[in-house]
Amino acid sequence: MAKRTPSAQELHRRAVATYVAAGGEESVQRVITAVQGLTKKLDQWYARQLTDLDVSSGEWAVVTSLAKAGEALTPSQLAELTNVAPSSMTHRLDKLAERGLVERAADPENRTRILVSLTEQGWGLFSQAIRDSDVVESDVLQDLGDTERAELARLLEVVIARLDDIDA
Amino acid sequence: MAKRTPSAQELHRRAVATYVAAGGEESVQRVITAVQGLTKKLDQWYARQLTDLDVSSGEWAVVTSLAKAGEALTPSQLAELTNVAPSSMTHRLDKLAERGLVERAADPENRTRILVSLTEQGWGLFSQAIRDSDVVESDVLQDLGDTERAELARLLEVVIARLDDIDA
DNA sequence: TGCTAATATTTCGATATCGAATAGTTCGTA
DNA sequence: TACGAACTATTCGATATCGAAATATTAGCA
Repeated sequence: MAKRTPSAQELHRRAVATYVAAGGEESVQRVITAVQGLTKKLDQWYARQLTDLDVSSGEWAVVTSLAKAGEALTPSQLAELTNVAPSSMTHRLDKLAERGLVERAADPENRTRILVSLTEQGWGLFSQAIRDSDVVESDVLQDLGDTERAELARLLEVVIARLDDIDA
Repeated sequence: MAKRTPSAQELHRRAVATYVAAGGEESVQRVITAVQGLTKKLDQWYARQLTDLDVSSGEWAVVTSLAKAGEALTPSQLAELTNVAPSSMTHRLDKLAERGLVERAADPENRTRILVSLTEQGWGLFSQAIRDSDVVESDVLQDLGDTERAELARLLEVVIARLDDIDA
């Protein structure tokens, strides 16, 4: 390539400038853009790790959703949580079930529903991937001390707490 | 549904607990999980706004990448920036060009390359969408004062600056 | 120069995703 | 109870994406 890929920092700086020029507020764009840039980079790393485990990022989203929920979920709930059309979940679950990572069971209380849960093997995959990714995530935050990390977490959690009140 | 959808705050709390239980470090997971939860929610809102403009999120990613770059980019660069396979970019650009949002031109310096740029109409779409989304983004940060926003931005930018040094 | 490796885009077949339509079940209420 | 509306998962046809192969050009180097 004629010009080498710009650094993440440079990309961030340019993005903020572009959004501000387009009419966005700077104090807002600095935060939102940074959050998105960080997520994009993390996603690229996760994608590589998941390739090693032979799991697509969509399949991984299903596994983590079930792990985080701590209980069985319906295909519709999983579709909502993973930002995918309900009809797409059918095939995804077929593949995951075929590999023995999740299992489907009839909901005894409502015969239109199906309850999906992680198998023991599914939990194993989850734990493995989390341990792998925690290494990278720790590296990402290495420049922040304990106090700064806590402050960053606190500020983000204030924002999170507001999310449900916004209609959009 | 039997149980209503949990709040974003509750989802965050559970996610952190799950990751910590699986072997992640709490100070790391509080930050990373919050960042990802915020992005997911923002993505859901953007998806709705983009539907109104009849643009897919993948197409939008191409438009913003070109806007932020401030110069023409090759299909490969766009594929890298938007986390998609290079071969997929061909069809995306076909559709965007057909709609008059981008245009392809031969690179005079290298005949294997193609330079993609935003048309005037593409810029118009970009500005419109940014103005729309800035409204939502401002709402998201409404609970943070000017000082807190600046501190949040600063901490995130420290993290961003580190990204390129990590091999992963 | 001439040759090999690397780069860049596109084509191609297989797979994943989408939106609409379908079939079955449950809920609200007259 | 009976009936229509709402919900749930799936199927289906169209489209988007992927990875590998094909094509073309450039870069490195003997």
